Amino acid sequence: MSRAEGEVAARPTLAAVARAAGVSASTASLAFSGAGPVSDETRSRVLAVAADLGYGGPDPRARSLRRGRSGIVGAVLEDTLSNAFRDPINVAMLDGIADVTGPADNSLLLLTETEGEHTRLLDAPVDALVLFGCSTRLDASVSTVRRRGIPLVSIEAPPMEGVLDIGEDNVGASRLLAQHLHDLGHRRVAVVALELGPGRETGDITDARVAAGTTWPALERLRGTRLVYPDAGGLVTRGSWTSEGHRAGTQLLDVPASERPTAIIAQSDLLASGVIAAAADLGLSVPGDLSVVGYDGVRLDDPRAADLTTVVQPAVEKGRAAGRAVLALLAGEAATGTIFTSVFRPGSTTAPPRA
Amino acid sequence: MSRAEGEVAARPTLAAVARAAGVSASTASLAFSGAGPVSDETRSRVLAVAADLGYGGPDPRARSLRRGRSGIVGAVLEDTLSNAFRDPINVAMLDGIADVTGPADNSLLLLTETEGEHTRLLDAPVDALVLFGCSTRLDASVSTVRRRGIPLVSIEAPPMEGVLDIGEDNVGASRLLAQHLHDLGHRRVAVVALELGPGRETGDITDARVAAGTTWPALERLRGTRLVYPDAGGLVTRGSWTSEGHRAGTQLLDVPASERPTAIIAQSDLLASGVIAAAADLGLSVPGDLSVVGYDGVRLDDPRAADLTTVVQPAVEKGRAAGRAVLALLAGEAATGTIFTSVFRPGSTTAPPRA
DNA sequence: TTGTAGGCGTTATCAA
DNA sequence: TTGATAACGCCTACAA
Repeated sequence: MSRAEGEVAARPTLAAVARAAGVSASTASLAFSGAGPVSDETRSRVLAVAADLGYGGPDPRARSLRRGRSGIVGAVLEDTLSNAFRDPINVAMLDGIADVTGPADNSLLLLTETEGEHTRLLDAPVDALVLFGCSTRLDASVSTVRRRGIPLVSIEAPPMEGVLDIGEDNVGASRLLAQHLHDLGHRRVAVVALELGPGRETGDITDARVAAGTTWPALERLRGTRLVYPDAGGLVTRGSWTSEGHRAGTQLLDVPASERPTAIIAQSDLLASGVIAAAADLGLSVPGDLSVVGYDGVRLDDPRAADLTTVVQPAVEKGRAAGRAVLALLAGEAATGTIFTSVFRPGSTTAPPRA
Repeated sequence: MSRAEGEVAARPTLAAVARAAGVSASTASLAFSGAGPVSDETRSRVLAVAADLGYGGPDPRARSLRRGRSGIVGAVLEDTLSNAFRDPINVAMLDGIADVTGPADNSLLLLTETEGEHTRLLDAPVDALVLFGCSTRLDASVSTVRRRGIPLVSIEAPPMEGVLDIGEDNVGASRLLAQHLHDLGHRRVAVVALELGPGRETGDITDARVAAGTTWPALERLRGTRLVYPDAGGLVTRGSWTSEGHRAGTQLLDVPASERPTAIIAQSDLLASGVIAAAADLGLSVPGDLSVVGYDGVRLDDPRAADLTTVVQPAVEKGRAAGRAVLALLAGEAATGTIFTSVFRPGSTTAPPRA
C-alpha cells in the first residue's frame, strides 16, 4: 500500500527533484533557470537527479502563472486555416509577426473566429492578440476580449476602440492603379472584388452589398477605384483565390466584345491571376485585348501572372510592425499604429485599349 | 501611501470579484464556469459585479495550472511559416488537426524547429505535440521533448521511440506511379525530388546525398520509384514549390532530345506543375513530348496542372487522424498509428513516349 | 551559495 | 446552494 503504487505515471515536480537531490526547491529552480548563483556541483547534481527521475524541466503552465506571461501571441483569423492560408499575404504577415515575436520567446497561437465563437478567444492563454479580421464583424468579439486587458493589435481593420491598427493606404493604392488604367485610355473597366463579408455572397457589386459589406480592405479598395471610375461595377467573389478570379473573369469577359470591359481591376493578385487565365481560355490576349491589374505584389508561383501590373504591399513588414507593436505594448510602452503604403509596380499586363 | 496607488492597472482577480459580490471565491468560480449549482440570483450578481470591476473572466494561465491542461496542441514545423505553408499539403493537415482538436477546445500553437532551437519546444505550454518534421533530424529534439511526458504524434516521420506516427505508404504509391509510366513504355525517366535534408542542398540525386538524406517522404518516394526504375536519377530541389520544379525541369529538359527523359517523376504536385511550365517554355508538349507525374493530389490553383496524373494523399484525413490520436492519448487511452494509402489518379499528363 | 516563506489565480473536494 | 481549505508547480524576495 505504499504511496508509490498510485504514482505510476505522475510526472515528477521540481520539488520532488529537489528533495531527491537534497536541496531546496528554490535551489533546484535556479539550477534550471540559471537565473541565480548556484555552484556547478549543485547544479549538475540537480540535473543528474532530474534526468534520473525523468523530470523534463519546469512545467510551462506553472511558470506561466507565476510569471504572468505565457509567451503566446494569438493570431485571430476569420476563416478556416485552409482558406486563410491560401492567401500568401496572410502567411507573409504571420511570418512577419513570428519574425519579431519569436526572438522574444513568443509563439503564435492560431485562433479562428468563426461565427459567434468567442469562447476560445477568451480562454486561450495568450499574452496578446493580433486580429487578422479585416472585418467589422470582429467588433463584437473585440468588445468581449478587450475586457481581458491584454494588448490588441489589428491588421487592416476598421478603427476599433482600444485596438492598435497596422493599416495600409488601400484607397490611395487603388486609386493609383485606377489612374494608371485611366491614363492608358481605359473607360470601360470592371472590378473583381474580394469577399465583402463573412457570408461570402457572390454576385454583382451593388450599392446594397457595399453598404452591407464588412471586409475593410475590399471596401477601401473599391472606394479608391471609384475615385477615378465613380461608376465602376463588377463582381464580388468568395475570396482571394485564383479559381474565384477565373470564375468572375469568365463571367465578365464571355460577352459580346462591345460590352466587354477593356480592363479589369482585380482586388488581389490571386484574383488577377484567375482573370488572366479566364481571358486566355476565351482567346483574349493580355494586355492586347484586356488589361489586368491586381493588388498585393505577392510572388505568385504562376509564371503567367509573374509580370502582373499591381501594387506591392509590404506584407511581411506589416506583420513585423504588428509584432513590434505587440512587444511594445507588452513591455508597457506606448505604441502607435502604422499606415503602410503600397508601391505601384508596373508589369506587362496593362496597355492602351484596342482602337 | 495607500495600496491603491500601485494598483492602477492591475486586473482584478476572481477573488476580488467574489469579495465585492459578497460571495466566496469558489462560488464566484462556479458562476463563471457553470460547472456547479449556483442560484440564478447569485450568478447574475457576481457577473454584474465582475462587469462593474472590469473583470474579464478567469485567467487562463491560472486555469491551466489548476486543471493541468492548457488546451493547446503544438504543431512543430521544420521551417519558416512561409515555407511550410507554401505547400498546401501542410495546410491541409493542419486544418485536419484543428478540425478534430478544435471542438475539444484545443487551439494550435505554431512551433518552428529551426536548427538547434529546442528551447521553445520545451517551454511552450502545450498539452501535446504534433511533429510535421518528416526529418530524422527531429530525433534530437524528440529525445529532449519526450521527457516532458506529453503525447507526441508525428506525421510521416521515420519511426521514433515514443512517438505515434501517422504515416503513408509513400513507397507503394510511388511504385504505382512508376509502374504506370513503365507500362506506358517509358524507359528514360528522371526524378525531381523534394529537399533531402535541412540544408536544402540542390544537385544531382547521388548515392551520397541519398545516404545523408533525412527527409523521410522524399527518401521513401525515391525508394518506391526505384522498385520499378532501379537506376532512376534526377535532381534534388530545395522544396515543394513550383519555381523549384521549373528550375529542375528546365535543367533536365534543356538538353539534346536523345538525352532527354521521356517522363519526369516529380515528388509533389507543386514540383510537377513547375516541370510542366518548364516544358511549355521549351516548346515541349505534355504529354506528347514528355509525361509528368506528381504526388499529393492537392487542388492546385494552376489550371494547367489541374489534370495532373498523380496520387491523391488524404492530407486532411491524415491531419484528422493525428488530431484523434492526440485526443486519445490525452484522454489516457491507447492509440495506434495509422498508415494511409494514396490513391492513383490518372490525369492527362501521361502518355506513351513518342516513337 | 543556499534555504525559507509566500503567493501567482484558479478550481476540486468536501463539509455545512 | 454556498463556503472553507487546500492544492496545482513554480519563482522570487529576502534571510541565513
